[in-house]
Amino acid sequence: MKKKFRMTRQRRIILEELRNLHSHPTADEVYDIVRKRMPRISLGTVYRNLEILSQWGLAQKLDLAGNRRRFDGSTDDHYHVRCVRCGEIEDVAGEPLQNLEESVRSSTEFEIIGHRLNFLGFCPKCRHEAEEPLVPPIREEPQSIDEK
Amino acid sequence: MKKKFRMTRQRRIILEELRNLHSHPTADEVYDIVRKRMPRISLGTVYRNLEILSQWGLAQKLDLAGNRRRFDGSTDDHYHVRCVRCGEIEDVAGEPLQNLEESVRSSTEFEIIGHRLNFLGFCPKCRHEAEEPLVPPIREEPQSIDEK
DNA sequence: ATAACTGCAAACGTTTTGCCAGCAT
DNA sequence: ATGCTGGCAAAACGTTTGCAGTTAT
Repeated sequence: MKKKFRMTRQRRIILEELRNLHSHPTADEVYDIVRKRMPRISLGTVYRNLEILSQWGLAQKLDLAGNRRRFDGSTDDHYHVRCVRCGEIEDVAGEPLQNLEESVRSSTEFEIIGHRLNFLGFCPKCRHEAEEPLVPPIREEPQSIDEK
Repeated sequence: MKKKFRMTRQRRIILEELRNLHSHPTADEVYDIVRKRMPRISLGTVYRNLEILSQWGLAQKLDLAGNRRRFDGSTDDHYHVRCVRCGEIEDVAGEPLQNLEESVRSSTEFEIIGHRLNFLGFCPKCRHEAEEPLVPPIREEPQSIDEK
């Protein structure tokens, strides 16, 4: 039995604001923005709707290592860079890779439907203050490594 | 002023177990396993050390949309598939893409140091029971969409 | 009438933290 | 003696959920 979803006022406004924003907001950043237009909306509603909009394909839940979920209102294929030091996200220009899926289909049981590509790096703010690369201490018992 | 990190017993055992495991465990899966060898280790220690090992480049914090952090003990370049329905992760075979970074360097202020590629799809268990693709309802006010 | 939805607050599970004792330097 | 670390427990945080009232079909 199917659920009939509706495009409610809250849902539409969340989507509009998400699209106007050219960033990659967390649920509560969206909440803060939407609240300017709908002061009584609740954070729970924002979570529920971001989830549903993502299922509809109208928004994307991003694949990121941090522990706050981030969303993206643009649905066309594009990739991201993430700063490994401060976590900042930005879009990267460039054509999506074609036929990547093909090359994996033969080697997995999964039914492949797409891909996500993130570049890693240092953002302009962090590139200067970045700690020097750390050399792995392999195996031996007590040993030490520098860090800031 | 720099911090001197040491390779402690806990840290080494966490790393060993992470490497033996050919999966993508959460912190508390690692905790359960390590506890068999060190019953008094604490979950906090596991979190702290997985974080540090990732900074060292001895482990990876994965880029995933779910809300539990997952780690990977293998440091050689490889990609993952994630089931969009149940969240299961698996490695995919195949050569890492070369020169991807080059193509982005010209168009971003970030200093690019690498990339992460995840394929999306349905795992064998989910591929049959997957709901049909949802058609986006664009813009118009009240409208409805089917879902399970 | 029924089913989907919202606001609210409480509940939940994950991750982080403060503290103190122990150990390596 | 100093400073990194681990265990423990509490706290913090992000996200989800139950409920009662509302709205669309």
